[in-house]
Amino acid sequence: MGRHSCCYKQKLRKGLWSPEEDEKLLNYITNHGHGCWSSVPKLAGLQRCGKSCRLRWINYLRPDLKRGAFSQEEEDLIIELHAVLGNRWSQIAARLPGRTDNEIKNLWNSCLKKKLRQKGIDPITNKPLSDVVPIENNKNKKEEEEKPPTTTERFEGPPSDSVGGYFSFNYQQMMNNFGATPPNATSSDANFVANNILTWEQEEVKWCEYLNTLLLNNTVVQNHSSSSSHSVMYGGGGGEVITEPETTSFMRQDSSSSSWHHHSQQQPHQFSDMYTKDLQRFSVAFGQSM
DNA sequence: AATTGGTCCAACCGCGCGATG
DNA sequence: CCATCGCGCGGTTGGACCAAT
Repeated sequence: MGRHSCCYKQKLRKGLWSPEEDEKLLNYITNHGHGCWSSVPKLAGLQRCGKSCRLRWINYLRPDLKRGAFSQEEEDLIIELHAVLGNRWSQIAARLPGRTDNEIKNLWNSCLKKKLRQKGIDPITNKPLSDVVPIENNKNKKEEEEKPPTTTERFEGPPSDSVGGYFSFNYQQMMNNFGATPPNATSSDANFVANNILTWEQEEVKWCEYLNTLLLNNTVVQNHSSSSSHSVMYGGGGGEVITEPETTSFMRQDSSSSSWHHHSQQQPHQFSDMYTKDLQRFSVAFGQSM
């Protein structure tokens, strides 16, 4: 179950993609859309499995990809989103236009984890390292390190502690980044979460909708702001070079056959559902501790 | 110059889930 | 209801690159 039948076929190329392969795939999808991925390699004249083609397209060839180093703002946003979402890379990527889940995952594992540790923050729990029980002698250390935190774990700890509760700071930072304050927030201090959690429980549904709107707006703002400084160029190997403004590409809604459009349209709903679940657990966690 | 060790990233793998027959 | 297919996701790996020795 779940395994591609094409994976069993022989004579399929693996490993790094050549420029010629990229060009074939790019030309095919540009002209026809990907349709059914399993048929793409055959139709495009590639000795690859459909899965490999899909991955190459999503992670490298998509015209709306933003190439190059992550900005400080993007890194901050990833850290903040990871505090809320955990290792849901696709959900995080959905909030960062032009970035892939793979890219973000790699950045997190190679760079952001270290940065957080250097700042004295445990990247798993988002709490200060001093608060994390030493696990040197714990035989389950590896498990502990690698186990993604549950939402309640991420949210646990005294929310009113502006020093010890990284999340409370983090959340405030996130809301600042979103350019808005929550419905009932009257102050901007780090006690916001503790002061408002009961209200949140009462207005959970509305709050989820509100958050979703915020996030959507944030995405649009990011798209808009990035459009002035970025355009995506692809082609290569002497082939034609196509430039397309990112915003145009990302926001375009008229292509039913393009996966990234389809994906971007699906995300808000998924994100809302997921957020609803997280917030429910969030409320329960604080409800029990208060 | 050769070797070693660490880092980073592209790509692969395995699994879960929804759609379909 | 069940089996199969196709897609998407997160975890893992292999190898290129670079700095230190």
